[in-house]
Amino acid sequence: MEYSDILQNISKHIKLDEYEISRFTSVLVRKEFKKNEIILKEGLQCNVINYVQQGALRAFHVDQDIDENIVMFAINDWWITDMYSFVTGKPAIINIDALEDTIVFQLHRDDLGDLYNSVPKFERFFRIVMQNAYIREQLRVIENLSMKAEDRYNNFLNKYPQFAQRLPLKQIASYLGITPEFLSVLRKRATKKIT
Amino acid sequence: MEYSDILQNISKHIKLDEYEISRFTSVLVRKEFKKNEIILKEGLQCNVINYVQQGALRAFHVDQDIDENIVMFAINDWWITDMYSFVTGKPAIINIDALEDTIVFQLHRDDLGDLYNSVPKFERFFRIVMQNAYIREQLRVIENLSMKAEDRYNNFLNKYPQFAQRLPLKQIASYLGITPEFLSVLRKRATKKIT
DNA sequence: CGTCTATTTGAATGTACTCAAAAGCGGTGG
DNA sequence: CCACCGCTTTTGAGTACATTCAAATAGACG
Repeated sequence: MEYSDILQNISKHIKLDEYEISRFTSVLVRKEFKKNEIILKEGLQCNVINYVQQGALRAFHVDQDIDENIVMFAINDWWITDMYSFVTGKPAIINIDALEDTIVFQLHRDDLGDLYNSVPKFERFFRIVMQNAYIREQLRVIENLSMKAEDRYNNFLNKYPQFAQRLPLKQIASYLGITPEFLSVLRKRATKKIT
Repeated sequence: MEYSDILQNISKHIKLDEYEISRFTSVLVRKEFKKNEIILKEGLQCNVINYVQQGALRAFHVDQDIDENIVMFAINDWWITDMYSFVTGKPAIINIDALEDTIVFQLHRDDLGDLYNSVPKFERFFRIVMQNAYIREQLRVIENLSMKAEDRYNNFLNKYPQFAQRLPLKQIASYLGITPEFLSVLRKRATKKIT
């Protein structure tokens, strides 16, 4: 059954009985997006959390100079949303679109609110999800502050090999906060060092 | 009573009855630190979450070049810990020390675990704390990627005026990921623009 | 007052960006 | 199956942002 991945994801942190499972899956909304399709547009309200069943999404922010800065990638078995907008109800500050054809399960803000009350275990689950997200972002801040672009790139390759294989150089550069031209230079240097 | 600040902090998100309050306060450990005293040392296990009752703390990471990179500040009414170490039990990757004489209330990992089970509302409370921390760090990543040092500095002044007044330039530079020399230059430019 | 640290200033340098142009690659239609 | 189009990646020259190092000045604290 198609819910098995998301249920397994949840079972890493909490145990649900049959009733709780049905309650949870009943509020999930399955959606398909084609490559390049937009899931969330900056300025609109973000009312869902997305669980990626299959495919690849990216969240990015557009600055004044029209540069795109990638906030995060999300492939199979990742959760992604504009947490700021989702939590506050204010306009989204990031865009989310599909890097590949993608299937997601969406959890609506209101449904999640109900879920917290009817199945409090979900408070624990999302506490842990948030905890991990916080830790991840804090590490990224430290890396951005303390490492040069070349080291950040190598670190990225080690940390997310599954992304590195799958994503075009341009996207990785944007995630690292450097230009594609410069990443191309770094990559060339790296091959020289190996040979 | 000295617990009034921390209880008010908690009451922003959950309502506790008398029994739950006493249960909570009974596990708090009050500690005082002198200016420059070390609260957490990199490499050691971090077993507590700190609520700052009074004073100012800083969390920083030391890179290979012995540069200090400030991860966060925490003044009155802030929570601070090495969440990575606290959650995983692995050695801390950051240091925490006191920028001023400081009073904190510490919540031990085991006590928090018990609290989650005996008073599940705390799952909600810390879910929200983690959510906010995640959002904050994600915004910081975006800012670090998309803004020049000068804009990051102005942004910092707007966002945390209470820090800006209280903290030496050197510390702010470290938080922004630039050298104190360069921040000094930026500041000089700013005064010229105003006059 | 003296000592220690923080801040300022300036010159030389390094890291990463901009702009422009060429080369590579994938998909589409004839 | 090939030719063309659009997008990604590479390459290089010139430039901007930020660092390093060194030295002078200013502040804080005992």
